[in-house]
Amino acid sequence: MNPFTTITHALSDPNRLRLLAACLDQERCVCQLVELIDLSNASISKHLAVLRNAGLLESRKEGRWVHYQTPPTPAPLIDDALTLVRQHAMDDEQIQTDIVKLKHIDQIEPFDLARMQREGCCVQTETTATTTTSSTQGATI
Amino acid sequence: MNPFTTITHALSDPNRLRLLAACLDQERCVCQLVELIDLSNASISKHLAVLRNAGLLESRKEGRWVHYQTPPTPAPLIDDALTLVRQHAMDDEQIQTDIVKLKHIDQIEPFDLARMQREGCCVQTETTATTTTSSTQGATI
DNA sequence: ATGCTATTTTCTTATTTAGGAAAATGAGAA
DNA sequence: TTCTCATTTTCCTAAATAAGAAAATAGCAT
Repeated sequence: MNPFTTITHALSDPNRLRLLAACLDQERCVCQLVELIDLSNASISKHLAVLRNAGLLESRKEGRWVHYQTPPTPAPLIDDALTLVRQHAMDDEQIQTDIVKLKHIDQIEPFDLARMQREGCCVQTETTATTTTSSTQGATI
Repeated sequence: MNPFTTITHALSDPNRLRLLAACLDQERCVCQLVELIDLSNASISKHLAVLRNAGLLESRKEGRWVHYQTPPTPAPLIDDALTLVRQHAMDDEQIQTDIVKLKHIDQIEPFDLARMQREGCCVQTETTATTTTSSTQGATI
């Protein structure tokens, strides 16, 4: 496949588009994306790999965590594809819901988020989540 | 699927991209596209249907022939997707080869082209193809 | 080193998709 | 009407893909 169809193919899956939208100009840890989308971490990881191989995302390792983000200085084709996403994919209902949910997820440190996922505990949306780096209360999104 | 992923999915197949590129701002009869791409007419037809359902192509029936073309006044999303194609898909090697081949196919009337395809005859590229509406000489592309 | 854990890879299954052959459709020609 | 034929649809098969479970990897902590 040529670069163009590699990119359009990467953009052609709704869940991949949600992942890309979540990482537009903003670093996201895998555990945040697992929290956002109801798929196994294996599936999330594979979707992220497709986006990375297409050049739409870059990854950065920080300790045990891996962060994904759109490239800061993308090649022309990538840049224009991302512009298309910004201008025409963001008004999707599911993605708008994701944006709201991400604001809540942002309140939680990756450390706490990972522990919650491990312990099968949900995340509280509300004021109680005061983002102390190791807050022990559960939370719900 | 939402409009965005419907469009990117339509663009994610190399053969579909070739068909779309061939119909960019120019009407093409199905028999011309069958001549261009080495697929069965059934497959060509199905790919064209995907592109049409995505809004990337419109079709017009003229007698027994059906002509496909990009919409003259596309919606914003379609317009921007087509711009992406024009700017980043046309330099593909296969599509460049197609453009050259299309210049030869353009020399032949759909009537003659269909007869050649029916009779399993090839099309001559050269000066002999003087485009008399019912020239009887074969031609090779 | 040993254990723990976030992420990726492998393996397998279910679904989707591309493709051709052949039947069906629709429109001009006789 | 009846025939012809360009295109589409249906039916079927083979390949590609998405998904989860479980094993493998990689990196911090002890």
